[in-house]
Amino acid sequence: MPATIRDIARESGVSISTVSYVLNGGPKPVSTGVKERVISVAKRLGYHPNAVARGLSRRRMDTLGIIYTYWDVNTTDFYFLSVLHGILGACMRHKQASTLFTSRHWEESDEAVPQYSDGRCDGIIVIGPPEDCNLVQVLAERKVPTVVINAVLGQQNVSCVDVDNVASMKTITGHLLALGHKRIALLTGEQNMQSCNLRTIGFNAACDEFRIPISDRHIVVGRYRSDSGYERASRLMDLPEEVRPTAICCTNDAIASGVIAAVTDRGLRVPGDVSVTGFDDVADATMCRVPITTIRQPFSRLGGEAVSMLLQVLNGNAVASSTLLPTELVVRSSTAPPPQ
Amino acid sequence: MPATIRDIARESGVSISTVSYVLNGGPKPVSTGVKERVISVAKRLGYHPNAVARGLSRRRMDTLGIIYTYWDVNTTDFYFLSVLHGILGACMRHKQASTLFTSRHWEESDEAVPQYSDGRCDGIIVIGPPEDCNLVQVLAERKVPTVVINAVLGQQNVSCVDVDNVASMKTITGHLLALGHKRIALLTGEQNMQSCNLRTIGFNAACDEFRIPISDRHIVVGRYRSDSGYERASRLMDLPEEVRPTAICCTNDAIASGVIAAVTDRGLRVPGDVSVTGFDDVADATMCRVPITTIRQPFSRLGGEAVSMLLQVLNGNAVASSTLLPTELVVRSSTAPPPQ
DNA sequence: CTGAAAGCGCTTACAG
DNA sequence: CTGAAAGCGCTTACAG
Repeated sequence: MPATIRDIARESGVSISTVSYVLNGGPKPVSTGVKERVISVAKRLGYHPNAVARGLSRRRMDTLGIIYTYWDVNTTDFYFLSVLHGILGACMRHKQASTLFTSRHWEESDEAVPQYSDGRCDGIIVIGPPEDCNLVQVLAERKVPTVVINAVLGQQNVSCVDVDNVASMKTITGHLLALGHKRIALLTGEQNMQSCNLRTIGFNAACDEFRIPISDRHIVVGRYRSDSGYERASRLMDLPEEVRPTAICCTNDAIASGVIAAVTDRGLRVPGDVSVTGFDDVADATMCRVPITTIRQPFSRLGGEAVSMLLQVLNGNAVASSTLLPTELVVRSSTAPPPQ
Repeated sequence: MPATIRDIARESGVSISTVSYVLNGGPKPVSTGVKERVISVAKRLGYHPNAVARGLSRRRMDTLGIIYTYWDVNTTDFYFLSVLHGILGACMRHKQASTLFTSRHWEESDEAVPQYSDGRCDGIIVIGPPEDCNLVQVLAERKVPTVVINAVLGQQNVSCVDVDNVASMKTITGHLLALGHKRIALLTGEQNMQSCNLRTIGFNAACDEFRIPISDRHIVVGRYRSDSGYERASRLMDLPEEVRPTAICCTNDAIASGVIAAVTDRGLRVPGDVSVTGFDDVADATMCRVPITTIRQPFSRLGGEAVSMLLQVLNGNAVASSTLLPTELVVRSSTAPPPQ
């Protein structure tokens, strides 16, 4: 049994109120003598406050809930994990604990909403919800302080943090176009992800600017996974050479790595025959078969912003708001001018 | 303000005790009529129990703490993340929430011990503590139910789960030896990690069995990181060809990926000139420049075992114990017979 | 079968 | 400056 505030009170001959005042530095002042006595007893007893009791009393656990959903148990999703890493760093700096809620699907996370607002967390960070899930809406209805990473929702009272997907995709597509590519494919992720749609808009905007006609753009919707990239790229590589794209723009690095595998497995070279770009910059550059030209997401800042926005709301210092963070184009070895 | 048990009691004209009995299905029986009334009122009020209040009363939060330490903010450590993923899956299955404690260094996590036992978690899972850290010892002294992943410590009352490092390393080294390699290097990780030492033992055991003399083994201690692998491999490649190793055995995949980069950057081929092996099987096979022959860690099972061992202890159904899980050799494209 | 009461360990108005 | 008391929302012996 760990020592309680009551033990300290008894041992030092004061009331538990006074012990509490000393330990919390308030709300009432305490004379130096008493203060010292209490502190020394607390130290002797190896006292440490019970966070649950304190939380019940204060209605504040200094804990942030993270809702993270993975599609497939066997796939480690590096985007989520990188964001998670950023959030944890920020929690550390802000002295917040974090509770992780995982479920296999977003529908499952939906049912678990009561859990998210059962008092153990003060607020919630949702990573990458799809547009057609109503988790965020339900959280908002329950008035659970919430911030969403990887989507900007119009939801009242919900904060959002994301990178500027349109501008980022325009930049990296522009990089390919500036290299001289004319036939260019876009492999997207799931269409119910806002990022997928925004990135497609950015891609098209860049093509329009470079006056690439629609028919020279192959847009293939799929999933944010390497196997999906592999499969789609294989089909593109089967096209006659004169219509085959010379560049493949992917909406994340996983897709891009699948594409690179598919292209090289057919005996074609990246970037000699086909240029490939990614998005996220999740994996070690050295880990890739061909180091990928990609868009670097500011994972620490994403986490940092999410945490501090949430704390602002929790402390009543701000209302919900949305922020778009800038990204950085990272040029590596998977892009080059088109053949000849 | 969410509804409380008191609101339900008032609305349904019974005492809060009765409400509690109904909601928990005990410990006392309740008549069907009352039961139905209470349940319908609870539903109408959108009631969900406050986990903090319940936790304080029950002294059980159904929450497992995970202590995870990363060395470098800018490096996402895939081993930790994979284990984490396994643990989270297991928590989900066992209806446990999880709280993540991160700190930059193990010394930091040491100071935070009071936090780990402040009531918010029922038990602790420590991922990959080095041998020279006393976190686990302190946890044991405080009688915090603890299970360690990635080390088998002799600590009383602490459970441990790990793979059989010696056997695994013997297997993968044996794979290289069976291919005919005679000059073979071992690049290890940090020497204060138990896994490093055990894997070295396994490596040596395999070499002894194949009668490879000590002088034909280059053992180079370093870090579990790709840059450390890159640097050490570069030096090995500078050796005169007749003493240069034809195979490099790495104690994790990150090191191996650095080695592959170093070897190919010098114009040598993997596995044509040098075979390379890893350990862990963390990254997508397709993500690597050369898909790595490695040892697959059973990440889900590691997490699953850790969680269920901890719950057994928490429920008083078992005492602390240790388990070694089997691994699997995964042969990919980074290994082949030595040149000529 | 139902309820009044004590208790989990803390915080914090309210008195003195 | 110090303390008695109520309260946070729940559980659970203890009576009836």
